Amino acid sequence: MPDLADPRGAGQAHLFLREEQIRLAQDLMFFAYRDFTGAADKLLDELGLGRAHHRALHFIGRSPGMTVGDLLGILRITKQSLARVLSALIDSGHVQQLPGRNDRRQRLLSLTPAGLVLERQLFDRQRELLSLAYREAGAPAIEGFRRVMRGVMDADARAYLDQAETQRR
Amino acid sequence: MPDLADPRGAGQAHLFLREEQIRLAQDLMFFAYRDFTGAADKLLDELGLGRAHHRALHFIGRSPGMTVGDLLGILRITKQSLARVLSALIDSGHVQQLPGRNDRRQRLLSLTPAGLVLERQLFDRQRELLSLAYREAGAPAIEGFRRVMRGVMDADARAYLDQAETQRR
DNA sequence: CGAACAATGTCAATAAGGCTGTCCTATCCT
DNA sequence: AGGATAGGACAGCCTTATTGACATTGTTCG
Repeated sequence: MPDLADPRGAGQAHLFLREEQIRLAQDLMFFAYRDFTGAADKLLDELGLGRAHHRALHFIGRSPGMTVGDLLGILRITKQSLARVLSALIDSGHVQQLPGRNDRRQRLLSLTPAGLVLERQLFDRQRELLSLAYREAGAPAIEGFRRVMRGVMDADARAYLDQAETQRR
Repeated sequence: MPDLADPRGAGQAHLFLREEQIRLAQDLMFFAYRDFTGAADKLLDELGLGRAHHRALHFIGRSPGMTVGDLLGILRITKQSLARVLSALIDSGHVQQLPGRNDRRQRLLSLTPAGLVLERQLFDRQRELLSLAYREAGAPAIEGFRRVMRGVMDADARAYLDQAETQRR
């Protein structure tokens, strides 16, 4: 039923709903990302690290033995930006690099024991937040969340997720 | 049924599933946010603006007449950081400020006609991406997405969304 | 073998967008 | 009158990103 107080014509109602739904998604993306990343910030601050370090730790921990090039492709930052973050993590003893077995130009990245511990602490902060959200939302909602988020990312990212999942088996 | 090839004990299987699910969510957050915000970046670059400007445009357009303090509370950045972005948008003629009616200390923010046009162009880039994702995922998935994202954000953000929705009626 | 290409590292300079802290004005409220 | 509030302005700093040029080492292929 058209709302008479609505200044938009009835013919626009469907269009408006779609638009409002998408603007809501913009809001959701901003707030959820802000608070999700924020969950780990306090701990990072205490260690003098930033979000960039957390992202590197996360993806290295997720795919141990990945190359610098792999990580560049995931983070989509420049070599120089990554180099700064990576050398900080190597200096602090959280990440180690080993020469590649087949191709010795490569530096295969992995977390040290200290890196594993730190990554887990960071993970726990975000897990606490997300577990709560998952519990409130329920299993079907989680699957919907996953489907929409996958749809938003580009094909390369989806391919990475699929490949990483397969690899972990 | 426990997977015999799984090096983790059977007692860890459930815990591992939850953990893997949450690590997947970290991936999803990173890739979806990266590509969602990235959709507007090209246009922003051409205008010499950044993501911070887009965020301000978005929220001002969403709640015209909001105060500087309101916007600070949403973006959670400092007054000084916002001032830089805001004065750029005022100089470029995308945002205007009018003295508050009740409290003349306030500067009520709104988009100029040029600001409305720009915001819509930026919106359209993201809409294209999200519409596709929504269409692929389907209506129940969208509702699930919304529920999980709301659950991740803090109570203030949820309250803002509720209040903003009510206000728009 | 030698040339071309690839993976990575490094240097220098620059920009965006955050931060802190301090001080100021105008306005509101008691 | 005096304190609190909304906002603006200045100075300086940090992190994280950017570009471009160049070096090193290792691989591949004619």
